Amino acid sequence: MLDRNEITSIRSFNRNYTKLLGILNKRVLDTPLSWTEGRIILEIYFNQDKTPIEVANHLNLDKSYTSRILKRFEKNELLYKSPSSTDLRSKKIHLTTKGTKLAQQLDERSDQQIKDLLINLSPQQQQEFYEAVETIDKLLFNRK
Amino acid sequence: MLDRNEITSIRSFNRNYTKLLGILNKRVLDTPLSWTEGRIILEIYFNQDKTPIEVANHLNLDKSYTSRILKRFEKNELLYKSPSSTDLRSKKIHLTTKGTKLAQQLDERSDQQIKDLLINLSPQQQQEFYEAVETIDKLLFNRK
DNA sequence: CAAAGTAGTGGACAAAGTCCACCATTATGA
DNA sequence: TCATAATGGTGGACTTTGTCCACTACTTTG
Repeated sequence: MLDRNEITSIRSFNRNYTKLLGILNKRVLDTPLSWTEGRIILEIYFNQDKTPIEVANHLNLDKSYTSRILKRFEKNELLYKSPSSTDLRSKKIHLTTKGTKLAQQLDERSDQQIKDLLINLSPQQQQEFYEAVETIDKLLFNRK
Repeated sequence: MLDRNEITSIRSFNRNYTKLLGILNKRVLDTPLSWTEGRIILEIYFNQDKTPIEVANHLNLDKSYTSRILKRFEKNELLYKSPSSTDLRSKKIHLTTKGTKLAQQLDERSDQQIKDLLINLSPQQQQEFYEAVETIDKLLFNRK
């Protein structure tokens, strides 16, 4: 078991990382999108043809909230909806060319953001960072 | 330099950890406090006699926002302010007994929260987690 | 086929935070 | 030393982000 000091260190790390993620996530990268809006665009980008409900569920968002954001995106011509062939209640979401471009931008800049974060570290340190991230990811979120 | 896949993994980790911290930080531990309110209470708890501005700066909060929260705390008798002896504009903040108790509760439960998070890991895994956290903390936030 | 459930939307509201203006006081520099 | 700028603290007005509820249209289930 971890002792009190170690727990304190973890809490300190969590505060630091909360702050960092807050900055990273905040106003996302010169785009006019908020963090959640960005997630939605990327979700659709990487997985065309999703329905609003699927998007909401996968990103853990309120369906009403999601609906409003999608509507805004539609108005801004980032996406359009087509009726589902099998369920008349449901719709499929597709990015427009404009939406796709924005998604790509967002994706690239998110990568760049990580690179910028690590820019002052040596290649060895970057590797060390990466491995530590993988360790935590595996331990807490049991990926692969 | 890290390659594209590694960057992608880091971004995935960041999303996961954002979500985790969101849950940890959200409704803080049976107390009636929000995350920010909790931070303010703990900030004062660990560092009595701070001024509102110092609290705001240290936690990166708007001073107006901070002022309002402090006022609420004062009304709820969690703290009181005394005039600074050297600067008539300024005030020092002190927790009341009630405020101190709440801070202690918060502190304990924050520790407990971390323990709960790691409860399913073996002692070795917990140690591994701790070391990974320390690694990242050192690399990104250069603590000692 | 009746009843229950689901996709999607909108209204009303709340929480959290930002931005601006202001007063009182303090610090600065010509 | 005095005008000017800067700072601590507060409040009003507003925005952003999100929650909760209710409702319609359709679909699924027993």
